Order: sequence, then structure tokens, then C-alpha cells
Amino acid sequence: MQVLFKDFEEILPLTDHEKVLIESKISFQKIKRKSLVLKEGKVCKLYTYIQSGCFRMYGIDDKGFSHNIQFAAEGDWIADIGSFYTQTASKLNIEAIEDCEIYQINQPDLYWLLENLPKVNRMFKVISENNFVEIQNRVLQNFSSTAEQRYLSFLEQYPHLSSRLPNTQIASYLGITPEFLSKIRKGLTKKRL
Amino acid sequence: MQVLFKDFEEILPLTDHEKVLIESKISFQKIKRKSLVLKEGKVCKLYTYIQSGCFRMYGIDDKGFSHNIQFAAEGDWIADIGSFYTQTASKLNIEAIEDCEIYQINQPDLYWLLENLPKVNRMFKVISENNFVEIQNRVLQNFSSTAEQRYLSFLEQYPHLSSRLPNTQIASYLGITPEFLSKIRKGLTKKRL
DNA sequence: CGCGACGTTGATTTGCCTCAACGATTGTGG
DNA sequence: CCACAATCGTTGAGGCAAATCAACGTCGCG
Repeated sequence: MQVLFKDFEEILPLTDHEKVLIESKISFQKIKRKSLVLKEGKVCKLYTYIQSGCFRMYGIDDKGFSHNIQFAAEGDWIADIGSFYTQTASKLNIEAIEDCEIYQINQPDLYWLLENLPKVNRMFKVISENNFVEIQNRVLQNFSSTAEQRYLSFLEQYPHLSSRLPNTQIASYLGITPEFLSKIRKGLTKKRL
Repeated sequence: MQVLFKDFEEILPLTDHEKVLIESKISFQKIKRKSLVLKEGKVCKLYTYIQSGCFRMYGIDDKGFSHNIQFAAEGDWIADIGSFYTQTASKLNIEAIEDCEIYQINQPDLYWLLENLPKVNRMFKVISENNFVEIQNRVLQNFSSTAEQRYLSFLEQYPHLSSRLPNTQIASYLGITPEFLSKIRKGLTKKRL
């Protein structure tokens, strides 16, 4: 639990009372690589905080190919917002890419915290906004730059992820095939000589 | 002002007192086709409700090409969320595509309403969530379908817009050139015979 | 050990872009 | 009210970015 509070308190210090309340609503889990915290077709019941490890959220298209729309690692929160807030079936999956330690909270408990702890409310407001801005930038970037440029800015923006993720996952996030990412990488090492 | 309340009350009926409070914070404007309610580099100070007319929100890339990331018409709210909530400079523009009648509210006044009128709070929560889901679906769709499929689902999803917008604007939203959209349309009319 | 995920490479194909040209429509100033 | 410019939609030729398909070597793991 300590790590969660540490992250939190970098932005907003908490009283002991607040910590007790939060602890009472949140549950700790360890989960294995390749297991799912959300499966498409189900309602996203839990909002997940990642203490250690790393997840990907992805959708599967008509042809059966999966496309990563988001990664999340230590210190991040992840859920299918649409499904979580409206409690309707999700079209997305959230899968652990590594063994993970996580905290989870369900919708009623989170709503209770949001209403009763203004700091939690502010925290989640910021999280949502950042999420929104990030995905909006993705739309723009996908329109205006080549796969190589997108790959480079991915490396810049997520250095802690790029070294840990298999290239197939990165390719899926960039919206290209693994083969083509491999060719991009080859081109880049050439340029660096 | 009536239209705003009509939309609102389809979801949540308002008391007279609530209406008076909202009216006191919101201001009416008429604006001409091609004028901007947000210019990149500026902070997005106002959240805009559209009573009549239609807007596009777009970014401009390094090469000077603009890319539509969202349309908004009668009954919609529009703002650059990131800029509005954090009051930092926006990278986006919001332009009237037609002559428009709008209501606008600034950040402090909106915050006041969000805190004091639970119904307004719920309303904006729903608006934000829908917005988020919509843009998330765009990312997925752009990865998994051809321009033709995206065009078709645009026609389905926004029939009231597709008939009003010049094809150049639609092409920009789909992330393709107007020339190529023209070729798609030609292909489609052939198929329909 | 053997199997499955991963990364790489090459040959070929394709979806979409670029550039250039043209007619139709709109709108605007003189 | 007309003339001219600007915007829009369309078409065609050629080019490029990225996909597809197939093959192969490596590595970690049960």
C-alpha cells in the first residue's frame, strides 16, 4: 500500500484518516503474466492501480487481429472508462504483460471516495484529463506522421516501457506490423552509424 | 436559451431556480462561418454549447496541413478539454463551419455550477465519458479498417453531418486526402448499381 | 529436448498520396 | 448584376509507405 500513497502524496498529502478510508475500499492482488483483469464482453467492474508490472489494453478486430490502445505500468491507473462508468459490456481486454502487483477498487467504492474525499476526486479528475489528452494526441499524430516518427516519439515518451516490451506489442500500439517495425529499426541503426 | 434547456431536460428536468442560476452564468453569441472560437496558442477559456450550426476542431501539423479531430453540431458541447481544464495553451483550433448560435461559459463559472448543481455535474460527466469513448473508438477503428470502411461508418454514425459538410472536411476527419475520398465515393456508387 | 513466441529479411502487392489538370459552384467586390 | 477569385469535387498518371506472405535463426521455457 505504501507505494500507492507515495505516488498520491507527491501531488496531494493525505491525513491518516484519509488513508484509512482509502485502504478500507481498496484490495491488493498479485496477478500472473498473460492473465486478464478485463475480458471483452464483460463489464469493467474494477479500476486498477499498478504497483509493479505492466499491462496492455487492446481491442480485437473482425479479422481477429488485436490492437493495443494503451499501456500502463507502475504508478498508472487503468480501466475501460466507458465500461466502468456506465457499467455496460466492454469491447476491450486488459492483460498483464508481466507479473504484476496491483490495487483494485470497484465502482460504488470509488464513487464513495470521489464524493467524500475531495483529494481523491481531484486526483481522478487529473488522471482522466491526462488520459484524454494522451489519446487525443494519438489521433492527431497518427494522421500527421510516418510510422518511423511515431516510433521515435514513442521511445521518447515511454522510455521505461520501450525497453521492457516485446516489439510485437509496440508495433501493435503504433498500428503497424512487427515486420515493418523491424525494418524501421534496421533503418534507424543504419542512420546512427 | 430554450433549446439548451430542452436538450438538458430530456435527461434531467430542472427547477426554475436551477435554470436561473445556469442562465446567469451562460452567455449567448452569434458567430459567423469561418470564425474561430479557439485559436491555437491561446488558452481555451470557454466551453461552447451549440444551439445551431456546426464546428470543427482541428490541429495543424509541421507541414501546415490541418487534421479534423472532431465535429460538433446542434446539441453538442465543444472545447479543447486539456486546455480548458488546465488553463494552458491549446494546440487546437475550433472553427465555425456554418453561421452558428452558441452559448458559452467560462471555467470558473462552469466549476461553480459543477459544484453547486449536481445535475450539471452529472450532465458534464456523461458528456466527458461519451467524448472519451468516441475518441477511443476512433483510435481502434483507424488501426483496423480501410478508409472506405471508415467512411461508411462515418456516414452511419453522423448522417446529420455527412450531408452538410464539404467532402474536404470529411476527408480531413477520416485522415485521407480529398482526392482519395472522391475515388472511394466513385467506387461506392458503382457498387450500388 | 522440442515447442512456441519473437525478431529479422526478402519479394511482391496494395492502399493511399502527390501532382497536375479541369469543370462546376459559390461568393464577393466593383 | 456581372466578373473574377476562391473553393470544391473529380479524374488520371505515377510513386511511396506499409501490408502480406513465406522463410529462417534465436531464445526461453515446460
